[in-house]
Amino acid sequence: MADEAKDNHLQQPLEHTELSERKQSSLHHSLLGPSLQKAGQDAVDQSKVAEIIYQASLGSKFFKHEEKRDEQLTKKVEAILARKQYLESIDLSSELRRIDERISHLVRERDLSQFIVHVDCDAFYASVEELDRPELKNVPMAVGKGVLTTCNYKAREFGCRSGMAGHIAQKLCPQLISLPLNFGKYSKKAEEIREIMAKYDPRYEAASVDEAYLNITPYCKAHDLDPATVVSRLRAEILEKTKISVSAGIGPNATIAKISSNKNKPNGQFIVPNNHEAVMDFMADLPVRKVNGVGRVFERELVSVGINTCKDIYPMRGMLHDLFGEKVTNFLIYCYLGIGRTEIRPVDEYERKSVGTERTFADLWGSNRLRERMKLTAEDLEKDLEELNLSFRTLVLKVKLHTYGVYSRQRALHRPIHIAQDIYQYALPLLASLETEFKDKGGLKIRLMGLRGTALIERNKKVQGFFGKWVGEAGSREGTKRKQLDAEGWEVWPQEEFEQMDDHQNQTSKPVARIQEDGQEDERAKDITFEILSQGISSTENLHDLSQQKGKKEKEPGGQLQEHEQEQWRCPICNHSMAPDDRIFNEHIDWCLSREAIRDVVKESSSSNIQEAVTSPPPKRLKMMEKKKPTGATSGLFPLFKQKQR
DNA sequence: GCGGATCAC
DNA sequence: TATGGTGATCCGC
Repeated sequence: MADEAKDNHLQQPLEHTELSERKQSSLHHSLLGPSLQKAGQDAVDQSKVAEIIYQASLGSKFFKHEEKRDEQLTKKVEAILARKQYLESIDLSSELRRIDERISHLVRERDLSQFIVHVDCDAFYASVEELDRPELKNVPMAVGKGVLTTCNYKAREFGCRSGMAGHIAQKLCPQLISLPLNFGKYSKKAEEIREIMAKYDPRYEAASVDEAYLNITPYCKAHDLDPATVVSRLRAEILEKTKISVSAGIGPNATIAKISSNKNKPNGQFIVPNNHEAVMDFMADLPVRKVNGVGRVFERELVSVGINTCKDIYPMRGMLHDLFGEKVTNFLIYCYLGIGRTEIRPVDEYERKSVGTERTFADLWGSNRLRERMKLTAEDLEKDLEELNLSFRTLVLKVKLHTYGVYSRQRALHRPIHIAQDIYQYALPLLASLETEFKDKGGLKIRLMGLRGTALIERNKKVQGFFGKWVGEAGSREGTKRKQLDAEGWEVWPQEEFEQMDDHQNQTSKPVARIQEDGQEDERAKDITFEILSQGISSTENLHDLSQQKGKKEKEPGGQLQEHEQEQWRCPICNHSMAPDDRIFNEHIDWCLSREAIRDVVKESSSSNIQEAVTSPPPKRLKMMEKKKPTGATSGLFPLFKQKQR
């Protein structure tokens, strides 16, 4: 949650001591997690908390992974420092002129005419729970099992924070009461709050369940009130009507409003006046970590080159471009000047870019179980796509190994999909490729699997035919029912290839899709298809085993495959057998997927609009707002905390 | 376009 | 016993 978002620096400054001590110190810092130092933490001895977390984490796989990441980051930081040392020895005056010109331009052009407000509910989930059970107000309480989603201020006194592992929190605070999440309850409460905010700015921007941006400039003018008074009334009205206390920040742009809303939390507000000097003063002593977009990693890089607060950016301006690149330099200059976006707009004017689902579970391995899990994941994704009425054209499979390393494999499809069976089917080769890669690294043993669709397409979108006639619904559920098979469409495939494929299907008695005589494939047939694909597990199992043998073979000179000609790989899509060769196999998969793709397009279209169906332009999109923040400025882009209760 | 990494919440 | 889920963006290739 936003009100507890950022790290604290350890209270002890980093001494220049042994390397190992430095390393340990940065790891302590890293293990503190992504949220600290917000309200409620003042009385906490952070170094003591860090030590407890460190001790409790020691030896765990999670810890080992953090250690590895920390070492990587240390190397990166060393490279940056070396580069900095070099840059200090050369003439930067030309870059300085360039950037100073840019700075004065930005100052000239800056917009200080708007009053932007960031409203942030205090410990929102915990507060909502306390409304139902007031007795919890006086005891340390957290929401969320496994990992704390948020906790009340009593719990924060013990060092508990959002994002913290549940068992660590229990160690810090044995009497901690933790409640399960109840998203329905929080959304309902959030809606009450939004109704009130809408009165102050009907175009408010919900940044998450518990956060929103408002532009109260028109309201102030209309009622002849100053912004601080307006926000006081807004907060009072929210508290009175919803019994939820909120904090707010007011400033000339979203970035400053956001940072300000944390200044007097909980139940307070802070205003930065709309003039250049006030903004510069406000930013000057602000730790860079407080700025949206600067996370743990970037903070460490910045601190390593001597940038702790935003004013430290200025003396470094001449080498920022060389050290961090164009985007980051622009971002840092914005930080230094306190520039941010002033345009606030409703969330539904933003375009969704992806939809996905993922789940953590007990360590899982074995082709069979992995595929079972993937089928469930595909079904989850189908449900989400159904609610959103979307299809997608790029599929991403993500896994987290039991050792916490994350890997993903994606593929652009030749047609939009949204049905679980299709998702599963197209995900199979992605999974197979990961299994192959990890075969000689101890196998694919994972603790998380996820599927995500990108390149989204709205379903139920009419596709226009040659003569402006509406001819059907592209990608809709109805459309995928494959009502009609157009004979013309099949011509794109050389006849012999189909005969060949049919041969294999006959051999194995496992046709991937049973097309009936009249060209129809009903729902029952699709279910059969899905079952067959699940059975495909066994065929991919073969692939699994064979790839291991192939791995050995590749080391042999002249790696011909004749000795093991009896061993074949099977396509997880059509069950076609082929020589155990990477290139052949991959080419076949490509072919197989595109064959599916075009066949489906053909079937979904009437004969008159095959061309359009294949080359149909993407549906109209809402224009994306020009982003003022160059890095990671996703705040507000995708607000409605769409976590699902399962 | 793909894969890894970072970030917000 | 044992550290989340959803979504976005950027970089390097």
